Amino acid sequence: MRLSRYFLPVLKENPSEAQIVSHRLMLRAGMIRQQAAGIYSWLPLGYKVLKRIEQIVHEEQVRAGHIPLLMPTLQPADLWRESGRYDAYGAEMLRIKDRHERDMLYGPTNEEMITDIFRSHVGSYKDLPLTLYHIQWKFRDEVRPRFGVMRGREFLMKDGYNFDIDKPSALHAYNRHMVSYLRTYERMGLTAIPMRADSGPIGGDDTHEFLVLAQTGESEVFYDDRVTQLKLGDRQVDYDNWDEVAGVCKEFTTLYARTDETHDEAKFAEIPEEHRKVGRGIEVGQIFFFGTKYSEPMGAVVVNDKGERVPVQMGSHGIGVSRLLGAIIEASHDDKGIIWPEGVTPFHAGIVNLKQGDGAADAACDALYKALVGAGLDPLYDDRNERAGAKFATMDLIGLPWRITVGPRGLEKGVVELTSRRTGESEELAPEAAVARLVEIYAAHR
RNA sequence: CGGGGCGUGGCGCAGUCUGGUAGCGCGACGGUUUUGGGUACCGUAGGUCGUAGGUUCGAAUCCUAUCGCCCCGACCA
Repeated sequence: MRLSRYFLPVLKENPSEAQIVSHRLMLRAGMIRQQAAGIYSWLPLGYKVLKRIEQIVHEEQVRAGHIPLLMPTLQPADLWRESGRYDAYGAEMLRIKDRHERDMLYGPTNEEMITDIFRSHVGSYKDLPLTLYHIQWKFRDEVRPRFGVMRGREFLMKDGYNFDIDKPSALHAYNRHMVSYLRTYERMGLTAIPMRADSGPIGGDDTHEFLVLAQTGESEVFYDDRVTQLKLGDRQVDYDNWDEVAGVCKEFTTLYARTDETHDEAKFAEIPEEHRKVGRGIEVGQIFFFGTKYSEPMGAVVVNDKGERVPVQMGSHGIGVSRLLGAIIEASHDDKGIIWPEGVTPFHAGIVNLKQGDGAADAACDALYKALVGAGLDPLYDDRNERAGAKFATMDLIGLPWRITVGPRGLEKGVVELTSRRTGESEELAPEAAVARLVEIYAAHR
């Protein structure tokens, strides 16, 4: 994309409504525009990152054997009356009447609807196990939305639901989700720690939240800091191997890590002092096992291999897709702007032409741009007729992890400059070599 | 929902106390200049001062109502 043809309304000054860094930077980088409290338009740059994050979530869900579908945002109230949550949910649920005076609601989550789909089409243990998920907009009418997309009223969420014939199988589904979530967050450049959590209004016996450590987190967290060193890395986990999956979960959940809701001071005190940490975290996902909480009242029954009718065992699993943008920025920025991890960056690299209108510089940038596109990368070429400083400031603000600087001075020596946004380190190299380096870097993030 | 604050060009703000018909910086646009970290200068456009009602010769300014947004708390992905 050429910046002169793009829509990137960056702001030089901080909008007064934004208090925390991710909100400020998203507004300044022209990623979002607030339309009402907790409701945002996603401008091109923000939309691009949102889509990249969504894509990673999809890929990792499919890899774990989960099946995508799409349920509507508006739901009939009757389904929620069946589960008893229509009255239980409270004012956070946005209730609407259609023209026939029927009670509708903008879904805050989809347990009832997925259970309805399941019960009308699945009746036998032979169809299990089954995990269905979707990525859809939700609405929770928060009393006080804040922190930009981190605590919006409308938000994009991946929610998945597993259906299993018995508890051991359902617990494997729980574990499988945990591993797939760990992979998902790692690909986004995040360290998200699974922490035992309270079940909240969704209900259930077993639940973990995934928290990204950040000063601005909404939850206080207590942990052994060795958990932050745990990585899945290149490990290929066989999602059908119950023991292997359970083993990974054990590895990631054995060290103490809890939110204030489940904090146990005695156990915390057993951690060696140099590893005992208290901090704050942003919740970016949660997994629940809840057994027959919905299947029983809603009659989601399957016949098992003995011919008995039993309520199906369920769990639900969520990733806050839109809030992840905020969480990533909170975890990855400096005083100049955002620093996107390679896995989610809106553009792979920025090209800065230091002297727009200079024949050699223009030609070199054009060639570089074509070469990057030809190599399957997605560059942003700042071809505006601006001073170098303005171009650098824009690039730093929007946080592309790599920048190629092209100017007459370097071109005389046959080199361009490749700069890491994260470290600020630059190296001079031939344009073809810069392309090759970027190809290599991004090959590691596929 | 309790407490606090704010609504004035795209963004940040002054003007409100002490009514006299709207201003500054940034940005945008046009030009000159400049060109390796938000260049300098000149010029132009853009605002029924959140909305409605009231007081007044006259309201951004005073009064009433209302809407919206932000912050702290309680709540939450």
